[in-house]
Amino acid sequence: MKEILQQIKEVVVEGFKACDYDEKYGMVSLSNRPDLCQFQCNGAMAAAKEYKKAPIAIANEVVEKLAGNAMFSKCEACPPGFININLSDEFIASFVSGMADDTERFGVDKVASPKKIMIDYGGPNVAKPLHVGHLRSAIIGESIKRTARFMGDEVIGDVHLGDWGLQMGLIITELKLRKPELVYFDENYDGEYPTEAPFTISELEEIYPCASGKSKEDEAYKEAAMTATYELQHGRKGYQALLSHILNVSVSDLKRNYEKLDVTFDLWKGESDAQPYIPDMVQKMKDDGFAYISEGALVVDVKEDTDTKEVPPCMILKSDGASLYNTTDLATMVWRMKDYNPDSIVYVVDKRQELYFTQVFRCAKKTGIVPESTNLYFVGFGTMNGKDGKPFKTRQGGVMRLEYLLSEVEEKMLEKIKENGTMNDEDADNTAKIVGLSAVKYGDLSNQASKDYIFDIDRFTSSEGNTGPYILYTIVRCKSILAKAGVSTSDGAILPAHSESERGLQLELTKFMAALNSAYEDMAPHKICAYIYDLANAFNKFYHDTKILAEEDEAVKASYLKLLCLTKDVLEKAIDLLGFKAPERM
RNA sequence: GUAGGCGUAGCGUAGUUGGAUAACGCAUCGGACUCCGACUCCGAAGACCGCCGGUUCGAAUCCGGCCGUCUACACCA
Repeated sequence: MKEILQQIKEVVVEGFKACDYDEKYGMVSLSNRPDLCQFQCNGAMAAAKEYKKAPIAIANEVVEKLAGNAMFSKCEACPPGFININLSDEFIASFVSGMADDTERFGVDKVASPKKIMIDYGGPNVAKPLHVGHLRSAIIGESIKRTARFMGDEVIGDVHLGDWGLQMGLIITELKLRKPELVYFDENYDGEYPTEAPFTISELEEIYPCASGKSKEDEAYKEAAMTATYELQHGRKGYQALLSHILNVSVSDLKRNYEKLDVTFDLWKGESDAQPYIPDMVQKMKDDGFAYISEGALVVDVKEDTDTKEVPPCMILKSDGASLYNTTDLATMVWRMKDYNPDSIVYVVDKRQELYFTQVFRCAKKTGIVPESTNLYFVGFGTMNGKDGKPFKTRQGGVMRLEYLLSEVEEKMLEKIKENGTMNDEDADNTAKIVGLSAVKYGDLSNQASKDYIFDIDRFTSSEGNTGPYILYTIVRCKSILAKAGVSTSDGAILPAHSESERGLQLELTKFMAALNSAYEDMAPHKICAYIYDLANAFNKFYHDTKILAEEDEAVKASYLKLLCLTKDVLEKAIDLLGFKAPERM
């Protein structure tokens, strides 16, 4: 369906053209004075300059041409030159009916030319548990992915595991110390390696910090780890077998944790997958004359004339010839282009890495790893802070594991359910999980991604105010009424509004596609949150002063139910795009 | 030091392609309803939109300067 704002604009543009004014002045926007009108056009004031006329005179002329259009119930000029517009109830109702009849997309068209997008979010390290630092990337990335997919793009999510580098050498070294008898350490061993991993996930999680700690104090230990890393990376069989055990054990644990967050990836590639592409890539950069030695390291200049700040060169190889993060990220682009050839690659990463990604992006474009036609986007997000405004920590001051954070929130929700409800324990548990996740995700996504925000568990889990539970509560309320009415979907049309609050609700529903489009274009999930909060409010006003089930006129009641159904469906679609769902009951 | 982000009621946040009276929530106070599920609704109070200046019919929004704060600034990822 054509967006409602677009439809209005087309009519208003005709008005401007009919008076011989440029059509660019026919821009229509949502009213910022809802008490005066629903939509407004400010073009007359802008046009006043060009045509050297009083703005109000222009507005009056245009309004005269628009008079009598069945789409409007009001269209008037207001000093100094606003054109205020209200839609007729019939038009709104027919538009909303059209949305309701499209039970899959609610009138939202797919984009005209779908793109292939790779989105890189997650970035967990193997052998290390997910912590709160991984939360935002996962939540924001998942929502951007779902939204783009709904809009018709082909989206490939890649977790981009941190599975390369010294950390693996550390684990191997520590393991060798503890279990030197394992065949993996026997260089003369020539047979098959066991399929069973010689450790569990919890052992692994304990081994890494232990090894990391030792390496900081013990030079020899660190040396051993670096040697192990080197040997691993240069094909030592036993170590590679260990690496795949570490990967298997760790990845299945990571999957379990991401599942709790309702976050799924299409690809579980890691830094190690990029390594084979490095030698050729580096050689080509040298051959093409982009890479040169500076202070011993191999670098590519990425300065541009328009820079207002110093942009250091992008380092490709360290002075000892070893590769580094940049190298891996660039090589990752190599296989992404080779295997998938996406139209754009989106990185959902902590905003502190912005300069680093500027360097990498420029280097990729300059050296031709990524063609001009492929867009590279950096979606930087801010820090999640505690109530004190400083980065979120446990009470002990350490980094909080994601699992613990989630269960703390779930517990909080469970308390509330037990206080009020008559649910059995199992249902209560499940509901607490669902509602708890909504609290965490909505709390995060309702802020602009690029800003820091304060994680306030009491506020996020409250069912009042702009929170996930409030949205869910509204959905559950809709479901409950529909269940009592014994309908899930209803035929017939939505009638023109019978009250101020119903008009408000219908009007709010018409804004769905505009909200989605703008969230999609800006990769800004918080715009979806803002929209559904407004929608939930509009619904609750309607709910408060309308007796739906007691309505005696059957046609009106059917219309109410259909409106209710649409509201519920739109809300559920929206939260699905945000990455959570509603329970049947709360 | 250089560059960038941020600064909006007590608190947490929208709004930043310039538009009418700066929006919302929490907390506070006062009502309505207590009926379709932890509620919902209506209202009050609360803001020199960090400060100063500029651009214009009009600035939270654009420009310049200052203050505060966070962050980044080549061999860590």
